Amino acid sequence: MRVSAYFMPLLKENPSEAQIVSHRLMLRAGMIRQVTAGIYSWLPLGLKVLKKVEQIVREEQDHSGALEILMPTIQPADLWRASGRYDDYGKEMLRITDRHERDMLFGPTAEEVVTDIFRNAVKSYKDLPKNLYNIQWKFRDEVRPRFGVMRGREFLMKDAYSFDIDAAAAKRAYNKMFLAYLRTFARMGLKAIPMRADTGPIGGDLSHEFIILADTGESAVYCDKAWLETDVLAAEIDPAGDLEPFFQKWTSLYAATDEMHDPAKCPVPAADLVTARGIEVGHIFYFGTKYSAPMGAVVAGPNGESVPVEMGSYGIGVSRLVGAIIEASHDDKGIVWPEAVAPFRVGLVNLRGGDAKCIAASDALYATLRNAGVETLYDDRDESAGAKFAAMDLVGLPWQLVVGPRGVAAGTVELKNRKTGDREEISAEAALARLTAKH
RNA sequence: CGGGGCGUAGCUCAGCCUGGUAGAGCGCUAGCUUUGGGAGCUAGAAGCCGGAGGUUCGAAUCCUCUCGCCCCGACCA
Repeated sequence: MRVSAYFMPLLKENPSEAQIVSHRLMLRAGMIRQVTAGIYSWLPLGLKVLKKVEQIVREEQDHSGALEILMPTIQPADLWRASGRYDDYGKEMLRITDRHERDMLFGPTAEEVVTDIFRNAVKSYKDLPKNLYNIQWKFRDEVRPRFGVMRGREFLMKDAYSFDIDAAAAKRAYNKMFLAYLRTFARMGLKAIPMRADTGPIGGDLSHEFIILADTGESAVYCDKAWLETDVLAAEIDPAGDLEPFFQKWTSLYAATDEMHDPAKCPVPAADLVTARGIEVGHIFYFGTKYSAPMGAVVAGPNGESVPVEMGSYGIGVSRLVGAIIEASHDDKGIVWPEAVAPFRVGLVNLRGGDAKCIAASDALYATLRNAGVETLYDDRDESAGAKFAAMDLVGLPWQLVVGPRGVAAGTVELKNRKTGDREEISAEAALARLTAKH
């Protein structure tokens, strides 16, 4: 993509309303614009990242055996009356009345809708287990939205719902999601640590929060420092196999949120305990028959008896992750995108937008990169060199390929790694070989 | 939901206390000169001073009401 043809309104100064770094950088890099409190439009650059995050989430859900569906944003109040949550949910639920005076709502979550789908379609234990997920916009009318997309009122969430015949099967479903979550966040370059959590208003008896470490995180967390050296992607895991040993392994290391942590009872010696800030990016629950019983989601068991299904729900804040990734990966110049979610892999910079030789060399590199399928943002504007460097650092693409008069004369380009800052003056061929290599 | 702050040009802000023709920097447009880390000069365009009432000869400025946004706390993917 040529910058001259793109829509990427950069801001030189920090907008006054943005206080935390991810919010500032998302606004400055032209990823989002606020429409009203807690509600954002996603501009091309931001949308590209959002879709990459979404796709990784989708791939890992599919890999675990979950099935994608799409449920509506607007739901009828009657379903929530049936589960008993319509009155309980309070003002966080945005309530709407349609033209027929029917009570509707903008869904903050979808347990009721998915349970309704399930109960109407599944009648036998032979059709279990099932796990249905969707990636859809949710709305929670937070009293105080803040931190940009990290805590918006409208947000994109992946929510999955498992249905099983008994508690043992439900635990297997829980384990699948548990491991899928570890893989999902690791693929995005994040260190996400599962922490035993309160089940809160959703209820039930087993729950984990997935928290990534970032200096600007909203809550204090404590964990065994061994967590920082673990590589969850290294383990080859068959999601259809027995996952309990993996679950045991990954939950044996100490990790706790502020409210669950008791220094007096902490089993980890102080020297091995990491105290950090964290951002919650996922939350999984096993809650048994909390919804299936009141909503009549029952199946025939092996002996013909009616059994309410055992359920769990599993959420990932997809739009929040975009902000969280920036919180975890930035420097004083701007964003430092992990390769897997970077909006473009390479930023091609022509330092002399008005110079024929530089234009020819840059155009040729751009064409080669495009033909090789390398996502490239090509800054072809006639701006000063400093302005282009600053813009490219702000946007934070993993690689910068710089074409200037010096290099054109010498037959070289400069390849810069955004994360390390390392620069090399190498031939265009060598640079292309590097950028088109498998990664 | 308690406490606080702020609404003036696209962005960051001054002006308000003490009422008297609406300002700066950046950005934008045009031209010239520049060109390896947010260039310089010249000329321009750009505002219902968040909105509504009021006080006054006169309101960005004083008063009342209202809307919006942000921050701290309690709550949350």
